[in-house]
Amino acid sequence: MISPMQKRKTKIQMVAAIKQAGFRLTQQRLAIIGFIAGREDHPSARQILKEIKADTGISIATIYNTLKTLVDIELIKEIDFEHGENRYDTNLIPHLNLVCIKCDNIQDIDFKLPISSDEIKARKNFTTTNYRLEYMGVCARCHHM
Amino acid sequence: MISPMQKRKTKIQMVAAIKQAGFRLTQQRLAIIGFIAGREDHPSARQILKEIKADTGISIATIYNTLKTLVDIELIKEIDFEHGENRYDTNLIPHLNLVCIKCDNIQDIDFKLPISSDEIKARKNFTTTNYRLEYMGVCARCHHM
DNA sequence: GTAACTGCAAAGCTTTTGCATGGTG
DNA sequence: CACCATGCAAAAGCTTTGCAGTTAC
Repeated sequence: MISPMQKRKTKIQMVAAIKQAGFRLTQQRLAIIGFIAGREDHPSARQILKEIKADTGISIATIYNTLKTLVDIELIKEIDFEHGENRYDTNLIPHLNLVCIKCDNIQDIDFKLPISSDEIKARKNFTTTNYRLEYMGVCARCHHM
Repeated sequence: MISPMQKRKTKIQMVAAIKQAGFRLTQQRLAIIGFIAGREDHPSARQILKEIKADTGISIATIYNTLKTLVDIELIKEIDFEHGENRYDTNLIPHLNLVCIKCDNIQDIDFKLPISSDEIKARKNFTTTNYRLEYMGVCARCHHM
């Protein structure tokens, strides 16, 4: 779970995973998958709502429900955003999120995990199931403003 | 800011820093400092309220205000807790938080930063001002339950 | 004395929930 | 056609805010 092999799931893979997990393939779930699959930005539930509401008349509750389902079956990751809405990340490989405190943009940097979960297990008897690694600061674009 | 030299500020140092920053030394602020200085756990605003309310009659708004002030003058760090109350950390040296998903306990592990802020500046022109590094999982105590 | 701080309660914001309705397999 | 999922609105939970009263300097 902490080291999936593939960086991002495709829309087709997400559809298959939902069916395989025993969930129904509703129009709303399809719309959300269609919007989010392959994205490199990190949209919030409300952003997704705004973008796909015209097509589907979808509600915010359904967006949250579906995103939670996608997180549960490990197709996306949730980023608990400080003082704001959560964001959703399609990059499943452990990476560092660079969070701009001015424009709220999030970009990724690939890197080696600082400590392996095995080492933490050995040192603290702590079983790692998830991670969250962020540097906050000012992004390149916002330096000029 | 990302590499302070001293791990934890003492109560005396906190008092001095508050005065030096031009803030008043109210009884409420003293009580919060007295409670939090030197702690190695990671209390929430409500926990602090519960512990010191009897002595001071302090309100939750003042706790939040004061904690924000202490974060601003870099005497403590705020941990934006997923699906719950924020937690406050007196350890100012960059470290990894191990967050137990069963008992909500947070412990620290010291380690080397995965990427230096200089390297991020060079690679992405991103100016780092803060960081947040967490592994989530099950702690030693909760394995037996 | 006066500007900063506190306490209270209400508001704000994101996310969750309950329940009647609707659609998928 | 049974059951899961949706939509709506209200609730829940944490944090902030406005304002009148208080206190540190």
